[in-house]
Amino acid sequence: MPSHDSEKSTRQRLLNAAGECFAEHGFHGAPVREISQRAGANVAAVNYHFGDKFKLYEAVLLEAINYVEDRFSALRAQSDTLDVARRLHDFVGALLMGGLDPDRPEWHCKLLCLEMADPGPAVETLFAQSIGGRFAMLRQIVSDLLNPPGDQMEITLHACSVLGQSLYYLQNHGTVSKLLPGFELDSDGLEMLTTHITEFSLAAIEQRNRRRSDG
Amino acid sequence: MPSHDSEKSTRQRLLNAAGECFAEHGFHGAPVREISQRAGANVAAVNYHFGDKFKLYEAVLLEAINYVEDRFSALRAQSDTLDVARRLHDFVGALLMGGLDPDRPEWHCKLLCLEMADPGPAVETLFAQSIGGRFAMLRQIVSDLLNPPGDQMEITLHACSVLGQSLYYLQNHGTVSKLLPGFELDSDGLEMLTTHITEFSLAAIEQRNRRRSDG
DNA sequence: GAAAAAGTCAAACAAATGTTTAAAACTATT
DNA sequence: AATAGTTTTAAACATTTGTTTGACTTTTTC
Repeated sequence: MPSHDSEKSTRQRLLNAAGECFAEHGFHGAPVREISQRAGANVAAVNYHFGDKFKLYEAVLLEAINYVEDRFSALRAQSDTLDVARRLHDFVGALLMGGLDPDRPEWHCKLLCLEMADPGPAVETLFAQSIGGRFAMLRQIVSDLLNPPGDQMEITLHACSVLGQSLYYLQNHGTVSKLLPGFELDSDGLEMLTTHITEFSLAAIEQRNRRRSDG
Repeated sequence: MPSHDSEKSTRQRLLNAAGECFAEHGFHGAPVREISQRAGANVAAVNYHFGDKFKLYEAVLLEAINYVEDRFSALRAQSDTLDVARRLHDFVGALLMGGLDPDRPEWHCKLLCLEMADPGPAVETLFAQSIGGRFAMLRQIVSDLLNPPGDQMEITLHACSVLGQSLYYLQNHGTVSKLLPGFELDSDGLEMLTTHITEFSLAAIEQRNRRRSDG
């Protein structure tokens, strides 16, 4: 059943439908005909509104990226008023929530994960900037947590450890749900995940700090 | 330039070429014609040797999976003689090495990662079994490490934390190398990664054990 | 309300796709 | 050397692909 959303503009309906299709079957596996049909539009609509299929893909990707960026810029604003541990917690929470926000179209996360696993030509300008900014933010938090200060490499490794734990649930969402039946990702389970990752990482860093200071 | 490998059988050359193509452009993005051409074979060769394109894809996936499985079964054998910390180290090492072994065709890892991010119909029987076995192995290690024993959920969460840190470098290999220029993954850098992830995780668990015992 | 611009539509286009066919070339067995 | 089985090949097959066209309708602008 096509999800007409008859109220929104054709352009917007195309973006939504394309997002779903691309997320499900990838760029090559999603025919323009199926996209336009699911959007309740004519086949020619894609070329009329976006030029060609690839430009549509770029537009879809851009929409998903911008959606995430808002959440993190809000986080960046209040970063000065909170203690470091809390900032880490919020960062991980934003990361997980950003992929599993129920208000958010499901295809956003899956599409970004696909593009992450196989960075296509669309990534270079858009993606790198967005990811790079967030990674710098995480590095700052980790750097503040390392009490006998760590060098660049140590900061990077610890940041990757936090990032890896968080991204795991997003990137392997499909595999995880098959591996751990009954592992629901509602807002409660999501909070539990966030606190686990935060506590796990804080514990690792505290232990490291102790060893570095009192041998 | 096609990589003829004129010595090997046509069937084997097709498997290799298909692996490369599927890893680069995905299942839908890799035309049968390009595969057979890169293998130095006729277009009909695919259908003759494998039935159809999808069966070829399954065969390619199976080859990549079996390659990994050998490494872990060797690991399973010596698991009783070593202390727990060492078992964790070896497990993480096998996981990372499994994706970055220079002797291994490059497409193995990328293809498995793609299938991980977007589990297609080919996964059900093959993939689940392989992944499931390894995850159980990791759960056993974690369970042995948690001193005041943890419940099922706690074991799972800790196992996911170890797995997430490791998988991160495999699944985001493309993004990481763009994000961290000069972050080489030769056998030295690989050993460094392994020890970092192991120490990070052990530290987190030790800290947790301490808090649980002398709260 | 007429002219112009923007949007939509069914139909058709050329190119690419996976697959099949039937003849040719090769390999092994007798 | 003749036969039977296997493999390779070029050509053709029917669909599906992304894109374009030109007529039609709707919306905007003056």
